[in-house]
Amino acid sequence: MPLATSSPALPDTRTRVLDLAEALLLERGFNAFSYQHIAKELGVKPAAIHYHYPSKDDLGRAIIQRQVRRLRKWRDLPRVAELTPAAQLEALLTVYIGHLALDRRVCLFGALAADFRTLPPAMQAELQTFNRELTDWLAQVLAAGRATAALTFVGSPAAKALQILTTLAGALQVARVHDETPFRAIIGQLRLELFSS
Amino acid sequence: MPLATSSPALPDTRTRVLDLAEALLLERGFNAFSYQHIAKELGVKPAAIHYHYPSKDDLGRAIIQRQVRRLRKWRDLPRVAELTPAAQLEALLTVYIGHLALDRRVCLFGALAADFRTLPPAMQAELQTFNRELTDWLAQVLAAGRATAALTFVGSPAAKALQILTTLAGALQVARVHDETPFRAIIGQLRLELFSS
DNA sequence: GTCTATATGATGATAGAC
DNA sequence: GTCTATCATCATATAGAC
Repeated sequence: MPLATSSPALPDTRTRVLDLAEALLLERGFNAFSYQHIAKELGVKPAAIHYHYPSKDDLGRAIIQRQVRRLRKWRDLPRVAELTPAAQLEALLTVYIGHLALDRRVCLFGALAADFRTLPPAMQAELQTFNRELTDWLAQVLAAGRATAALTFVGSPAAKALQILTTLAGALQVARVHDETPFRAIIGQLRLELFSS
Repeated sequence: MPLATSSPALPDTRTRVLDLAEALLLERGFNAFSYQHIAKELGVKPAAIHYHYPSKDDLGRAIIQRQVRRLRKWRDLPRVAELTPAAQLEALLTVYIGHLALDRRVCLFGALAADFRTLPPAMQAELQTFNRELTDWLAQVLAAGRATAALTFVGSPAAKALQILTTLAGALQVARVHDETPFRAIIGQLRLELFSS
């Protein structure tokens, strides 16, 4: 029984389609990737993709829904949920730094926000949910961090959470337009302000 | 001589095309607006637009180039250049608040950054120029403002300028996805931090 | 259950009419 | 100098083959 053919098994086609679509979405935006891009990569005809995801609306929604599930899972992971607030914030920064390392991928929110009005309504609603949950989580982290004097900021935790997430999404966009330098400067600035002891 | 037909004259067709294209770009993104959208609005056939701007590349470049000219003109206007640094920063915020008021338009950078890799190379270069000039200007304003203790921040003026502009671009995107509330919270947060006396 | 042949429409662009 | 008729290409999507 050859080991190479056993687990971890290749993801099934449905998952491979979703993975490719997500990568293309973050690379080109929702309106600039097509079923043809996915099909070519998989060695099938574009119409084959419609079997797995009947419309582009379905495909886009699936991408965002999976990201919402990932967020909830990540947030509730013992190795994240049991960290101190300061370490949780650092873990969040690490996620964005990971995007940078992955060919300077923008985050899902940053990829969809500008084209928001061209998105199918169902996708719009999913994206709002995703961003709201992420912001609420960070606001709670910030409140807890300030209570123990581990994090420093003025204003409300909710406003600060919005500002930080907006900055992070924007920082990945700037990295795309220029290079990693401005991204690293912005991350450094955030650390300097929030972790100032 | 009827007053209504005299000045201010309607912009010529070339300018009207550019204005419409810019509005569509900020509304839908570069890949989701077409010559047909512009043509329908002007009551001509799509191909007519190609007379004024042979390719979409030309049209996109013209939009960014005009914005670069606007930035330089605005920056050097006596009523802006002669302000105190704190007032110059407030003037910048006013520009972004103006975008919000105009049907929550994102800024040019925010509209193009995510789709950057799908843009014609000439447009990419123009966008880099625009963002660099804006960032350099703000960095200099911040440095001057801190020198007179009118503005407060830690870190380098260059990093702070990047962070602020990134936040502003992102704030308009968040406003698009949700509503004006998060945008106003972020602007309030920026004011609270920078103008803290 | 999975994929292909095909339809229909939108896109950016050219060549040429007025 | 300005715009229209037309084109080749690519888009998403349906119907049906295996």
